[in-house]
Amino acid sequence: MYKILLVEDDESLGYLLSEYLKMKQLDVVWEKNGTKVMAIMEQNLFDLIVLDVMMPHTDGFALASQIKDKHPNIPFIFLTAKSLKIDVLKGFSLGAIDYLKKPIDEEELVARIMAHLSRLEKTSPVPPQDDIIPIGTYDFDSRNHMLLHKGDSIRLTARETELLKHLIQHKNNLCSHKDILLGIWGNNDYFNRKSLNVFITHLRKHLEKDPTIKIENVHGRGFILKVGH
Amino acid sequence: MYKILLVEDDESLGYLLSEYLKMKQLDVVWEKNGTKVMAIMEQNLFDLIVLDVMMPHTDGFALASQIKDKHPNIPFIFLTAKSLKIDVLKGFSLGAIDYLKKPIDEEELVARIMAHLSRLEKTSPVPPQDDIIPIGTYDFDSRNHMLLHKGDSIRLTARETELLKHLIQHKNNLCSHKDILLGIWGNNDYFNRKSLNVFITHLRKHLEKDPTIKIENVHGRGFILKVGH
DNA sequence: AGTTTCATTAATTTTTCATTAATGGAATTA
DNA sequence: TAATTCCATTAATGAAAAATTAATGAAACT
Repeated sequence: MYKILLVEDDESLGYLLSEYLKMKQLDVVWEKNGTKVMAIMEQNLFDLIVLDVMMPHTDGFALASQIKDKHPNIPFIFLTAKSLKIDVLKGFSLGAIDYLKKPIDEEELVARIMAHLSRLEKTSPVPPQDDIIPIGTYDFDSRNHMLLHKGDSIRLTARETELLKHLIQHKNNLCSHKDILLGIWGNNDYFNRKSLNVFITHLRKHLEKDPTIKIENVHGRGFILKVGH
Repeated sequence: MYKILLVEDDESLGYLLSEYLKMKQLDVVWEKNGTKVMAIMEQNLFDLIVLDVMMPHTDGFALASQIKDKHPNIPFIFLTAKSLKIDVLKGFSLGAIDYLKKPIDEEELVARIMAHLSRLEKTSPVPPQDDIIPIGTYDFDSRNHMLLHKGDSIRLTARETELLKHLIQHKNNLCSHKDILLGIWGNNDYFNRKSLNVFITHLRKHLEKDPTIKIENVHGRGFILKVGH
């Protein structure tokens, strides 16, 4: 299920579009106020952003370049009444993947969004061939949600597996709360952060048989999986 | 260098577009006859196809689905005078990644093509940036909040890390109280200045194993991190 | 329906760390 | 050299963050 951020101040168009997109099984967050976008993006991981260029108090182009700075890999589409050629070109030069002129045809917008999303699946970083990864005296089999240790095997739950995978992928490097939560939970709020702590405890318990493996906390930042070489 | 197939029967538009695309360093093959397309594709590997829907003797939609059958991974863009909504939707349902209505603006088409092509490139995973800075016999790993010294590692707190980073960035140069406090604490008052002193002490303690590293005070001004060559 | 599994939420204890306080030493100036 | 301001250090404080254990409830099985 894809998650879309729709930034549109116009009540009726915004409502129409978000309903259309929801009909297509998309998870839509509709934000009317451009100034809140950066904050929302700290809390959520989106697959695509649809951005109205002309909004009160907000320059859509400026907002787009802010987004691009902080989240360079999230594609965005401009929506605008500005059909001046120079603006279209500006939109693309900012990195837009599409640019639609008002009046917007909802069905066409949805078709375009679906086209872009289906391309994501093809080009997205190849599903990493999950072999069995050795870690200390353990072997981690992420495909089968298992942790093997000297003959006996420990079953991991889905969350435990994802979290351990994330930590292993960044072995010996700090994984920020934010990245972990956005990557695994999809959003970053107070409760999920509590949940993360619980799973860290679980993983520590699972990994305690090899004392050279440690999941260390970096106060206020996140966690590091350290493995003695 | 990307290779583009342009299928367009109209002489003047075809010429214009192919010249524009060549100007962008693209390798363009311009074919006027839709019936020859499949044969050409046997001989060449294209990154993108631009396809006019309305051509004599050829139904662009039918051609597109033939292409898609044989080469499912090559993206294509429709060019057409048919601006009927039903046709636009048909275009996308056939798997088009874009659909432009005539009259075509060459620059916009080029911008859209470039946008699509640049998305192709974005497949590289994570740029593992190493920002470990050597300082004397230490190595400072600011990302992980660590100071490494001959095998063992010292964990730094958030403030310690920021302060050391600031000092290192201005190695051998005076860092004024004011700049440090404004840069790290955000404001420069009596109490934060006291705090700064405490952290300077912490850093001195952490760095004491290399006597060539000194954090010197400049009375009434600030601090200098001095590192023996 | 009954059971199991598991993510989430809650409640509690423990730890971490920036700040503040207190004290004595150093540099500067009169 | 006396007075004053500035710095260095150690320790105390308190708030926020993290760890742990337990409780809850929904979904997937039997």
